[in-house]
Amino acid sequence: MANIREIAKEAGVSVATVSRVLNGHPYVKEEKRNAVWEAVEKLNYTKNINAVHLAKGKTSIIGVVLPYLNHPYFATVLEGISKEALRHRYHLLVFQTNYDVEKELEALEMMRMKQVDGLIICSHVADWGVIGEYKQDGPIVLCEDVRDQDFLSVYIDHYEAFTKALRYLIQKGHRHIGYCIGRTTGANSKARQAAYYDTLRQIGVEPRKEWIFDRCLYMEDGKRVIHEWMSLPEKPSALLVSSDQVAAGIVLWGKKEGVKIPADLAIVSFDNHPISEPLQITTIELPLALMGKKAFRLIYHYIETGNIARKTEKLSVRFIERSSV
Amino acid sequence: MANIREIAKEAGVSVATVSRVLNGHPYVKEEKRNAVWEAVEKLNYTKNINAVHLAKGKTSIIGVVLPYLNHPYFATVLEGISKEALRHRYHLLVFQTNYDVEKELEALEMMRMKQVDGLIICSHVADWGVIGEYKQDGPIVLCEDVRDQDFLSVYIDHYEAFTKALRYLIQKGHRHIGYCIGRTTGANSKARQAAYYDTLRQIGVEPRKEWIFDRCLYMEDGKRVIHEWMSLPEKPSALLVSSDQVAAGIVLWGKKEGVKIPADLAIVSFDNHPISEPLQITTIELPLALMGKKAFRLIYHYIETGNIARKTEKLSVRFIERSSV
DNA sequence: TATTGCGTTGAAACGCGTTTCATACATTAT
DNA sequence: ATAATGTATGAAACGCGTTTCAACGCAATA
Repeated sequence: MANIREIAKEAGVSVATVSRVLNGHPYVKEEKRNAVWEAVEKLNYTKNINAVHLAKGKTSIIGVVLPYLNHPYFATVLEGISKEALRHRYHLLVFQTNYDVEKELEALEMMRMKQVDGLIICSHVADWGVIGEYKQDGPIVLCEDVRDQDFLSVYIDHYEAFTKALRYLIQKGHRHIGYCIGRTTGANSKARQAAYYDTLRQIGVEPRKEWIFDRCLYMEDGKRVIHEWMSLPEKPSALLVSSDQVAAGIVLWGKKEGVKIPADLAIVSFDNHPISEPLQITTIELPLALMGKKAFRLIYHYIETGNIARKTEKLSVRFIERSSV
Repeated sequence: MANIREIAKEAGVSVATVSRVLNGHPYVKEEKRNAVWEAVEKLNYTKNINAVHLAKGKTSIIGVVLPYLNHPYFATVLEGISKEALRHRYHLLVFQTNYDVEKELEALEMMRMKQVDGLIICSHVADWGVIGEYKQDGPIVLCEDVRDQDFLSVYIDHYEAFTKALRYLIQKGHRHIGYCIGRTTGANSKARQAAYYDTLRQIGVEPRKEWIFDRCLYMEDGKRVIHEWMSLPEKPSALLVSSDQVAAGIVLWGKKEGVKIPADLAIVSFDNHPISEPLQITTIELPLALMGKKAFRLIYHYIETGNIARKTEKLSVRFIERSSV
């Protein structure tokens, strides 16, 4: 495969001139410009982008760290990042971690090795301290509420959203409220947990551990939840559900078991995924694609200008009242 | 940032020795090995992976070309690819195309520029001829039935699957059968179309254009379809639906409109996505994650060994009978 | 003793595009 | 006419890890 020096020889110019032509720089005579393009054509030349990356010290690739790819939450965030990256001619390297710290560290190492110019972390398990050590190697944007930490972030205030949903349920007369969560660790989950404990305590209700359903990610988990719920000696009358997928599972499988929504069990969930509409699930819309888009913009702005326009951005949610409460 | 020459100086050895140590090659005295690691530690050295890519002429990155990231079909294929890539310490660069030829070409160009070692194309719009020109630049694996073309591929025989589903409907007494499709172009879609026309002709039924619903990808499209279906003067009694998402939309929105499944409208769809189970949708399970996994293996085997073990692989589907027919 | 061979090492070439710096000529301003 | 700008172009350095090749030492075989 031809390289830039062969092109220079063929076109009778220097490699510097070839580089100028290839990159559209000014100060090249029309004839030389043509000669270069002809040589490129004739020798069927293409740049070796790895040489470009090495020479420039950057790759125009952003790494995206997320646990799962086939989960609507992360797929939507990723889509948001991707669309914006496309607009700016950036590429995306995906690091699917399955919440394995090793994989997260690998992504961070990749930034250190200059494989990627920056990292968007959608969700993680590694300690802040560990992640923080890599800030010197490139920009890191978190899609989580990290206000107390020194990181760039775009986030949804899950404490607020969860509190809002809880108050709504309380106002509707519910006192026995449980919730479903994807995992117990993680900033978002902890914020939700805190909102749950704080709000229930405020109304003088003691939170119950058996009303908290962990590892709720997919629709199938909703099936598990409703069955567990049915077997409870004392049942909560309302459930706050981590995602519409899980809520749909609860509603659909509940229906098969004769559970009446909202009479037997009221549901408020999150996302406003298309499935929530026909099922009439009251949900809190999360701007996931927007979060991805903004995360990219944050990192892009930093890379291109070298300074930080805004450090964190809080996105607002939208309450969509339907008839599952 | 320190480079390998500085490490060599610090450790009092040559760069070749440093490289040997870093890559775990044999024939280095224990003491030199230690000296190198100490220097690495002391200078906080990390490889510049772009230099590695340039020197080696490969990146251990596979490009994945797909139209959408937040669609269960592609997200699942991608997850399958990703899991297998992870096992082999390969990385994935995603090219979301939105079915834009330009973006597909960009992915192909990226392989030519050695950004990626190979390409897995999950779905595409570019001509075979155009894609074929890039075969010299690296392995390309298609996740479509391309038996008549000279490409590596892992595919689901949609003609067979569609025919199977049609025969099932016919055997159940249906004569007026329509279908939903993601798009009209593309190998998979054409195979389905051919199966539709062939099978209906075999039983002497004239296919009707107004019973073919195009652009069916997401759940919302199911809403559109059921409304269009209701407004038809002559309605098909059965619908073959491109995906469980769309089928779920049809079933759920149909229910709101009082459409009885299967009395008014029978449904057979594809994927066996978790949602099809509680909705009791008869579906044909597509091994999407497996397809991704096998696609990666094909490309991986070619890259590592330089020869082709098998050119194409057909994956079998599983018919799951429920009560939507 | 001579020869073969394996372990160990380093110099140098290689992969390849970008960018800086110096140089040379053509203009425009003074 | 002279200084000051601007246009045009190439040599060489730079980014940095990998790999080949020659060479040296020492042990084992002939």
